Amino acid sequence: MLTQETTKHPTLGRTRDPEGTRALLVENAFREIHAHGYAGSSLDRILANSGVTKGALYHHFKSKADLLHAVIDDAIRPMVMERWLRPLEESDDPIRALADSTRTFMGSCTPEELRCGCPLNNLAQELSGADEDFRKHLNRVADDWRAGIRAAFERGQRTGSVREDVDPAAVASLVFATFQGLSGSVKTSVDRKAVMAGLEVFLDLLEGLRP
Amino acid sequence: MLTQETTKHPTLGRTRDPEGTRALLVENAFREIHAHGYAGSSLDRILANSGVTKGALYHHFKSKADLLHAVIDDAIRPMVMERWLRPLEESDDPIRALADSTRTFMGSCTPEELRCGCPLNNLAQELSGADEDFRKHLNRVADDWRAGIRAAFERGQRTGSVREDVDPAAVASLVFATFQGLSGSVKTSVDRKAVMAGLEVFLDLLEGLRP
DNA sequence: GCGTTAACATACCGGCCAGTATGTATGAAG
DNA sequence: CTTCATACATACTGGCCGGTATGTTAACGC
Repeated sequence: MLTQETTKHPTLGRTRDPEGTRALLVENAFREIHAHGYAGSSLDRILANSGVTKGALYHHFKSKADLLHAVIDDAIRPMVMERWLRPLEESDDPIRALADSTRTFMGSCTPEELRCGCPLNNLAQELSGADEDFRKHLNRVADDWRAGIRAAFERGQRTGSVREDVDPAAVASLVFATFQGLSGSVKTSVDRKAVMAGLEVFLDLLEGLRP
Repeated sequence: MLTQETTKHPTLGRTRDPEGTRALLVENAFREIHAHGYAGSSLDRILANSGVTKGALYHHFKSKADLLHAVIDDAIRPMVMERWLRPLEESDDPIRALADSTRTFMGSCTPEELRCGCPLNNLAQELSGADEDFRKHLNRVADDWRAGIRAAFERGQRTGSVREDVDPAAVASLVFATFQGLSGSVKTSVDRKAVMAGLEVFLDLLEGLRP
């Protein structure tokens, strides 16, 4: 079973803090959903871990689906932007930036995180086939992710670190998909070494996109 | 909502056909789980679509989990072997074989299938973090898949279609992950063209592995 | 102080779910 | 013709689930 980490409300029940309560619920919902998936997640567990009750939840969110939408906007999207897009924006060499950020990420994050996989990918895979609203919302985040990679490669072309004849959009699509796939392999396979070797091959192949 | 295809028992209630009943349940369970995920699947719906009752189900399977294990063995594994490994085994040029089978696959399968994604990947992503037995079972299939790709590249090295200095295991890990990721993108993105472009870039990059 | 509203807490509901207990019919063995 | 295990069907259960109806309390305007 999973280690049930909990983020209790710092000022439990004393003062009123609607924004804090809402953020607390989103954070615990993110963890619950990340660990169990959307269908497998339980509002009761989220509430128990948060130390608030259903009244609070349904005061801030109108449904479980609404809560998930908030998780996507307030937890998943910022995480994607911070962890994956900012390093790309700060560099003029997208190939190198991708290599750096993936290697540091693979090395830095906990086995627990690795086992749970990419939150965006998990939800996209679980819900895209079943619910069109979720699919659209999650795909918006994925699109922004891809757009960030694409922009980085376009800048790379301008600064001379990427060949002129490559299609940045297509490369972005591939890079995104490959990273999702590799993160999924890590989750499934336990054999991190083999996946890392696959990643290195990919990074090597990307080197072929230089002038 | 999904189109609820049903496979009724041909000899409904007349003659006894334990193997047929079992196969029927596995087939409908596969469809249900493929469409809704494991947590989101319902035994009652599977039974309704199969035209049998709970007595039959729990005669052949001891639990929902047991049914999923049967689905993995009797539906998912054969599909992987038939669709993805056999074309590789029949060719001496793995790069060309991969290009051919992916292109024909992307072109041949229905929008419905595309939207539901890869059954193996779906389950692996959903369950690997939650249930160790499922993770192991699904990873066994994935390992065989990877092993098939690896064997094809080793044969390619022997027959001269692949460079000697590439690591077949690492390439297999990458190819598998990338295909899973691309199939996941198709599922999420609706924009098939963009994903296909990403696939073409990948196949182009693989050409770089030739002597 | 006094109403009013936002921010919760408590208690409860119907529904679906996996699972079970029990009944029944089939078909082969003897 | 009887025996008996297999192969189901029927009916039911307890539990968890998302959701709701209602109560309560804190802060704030006046």
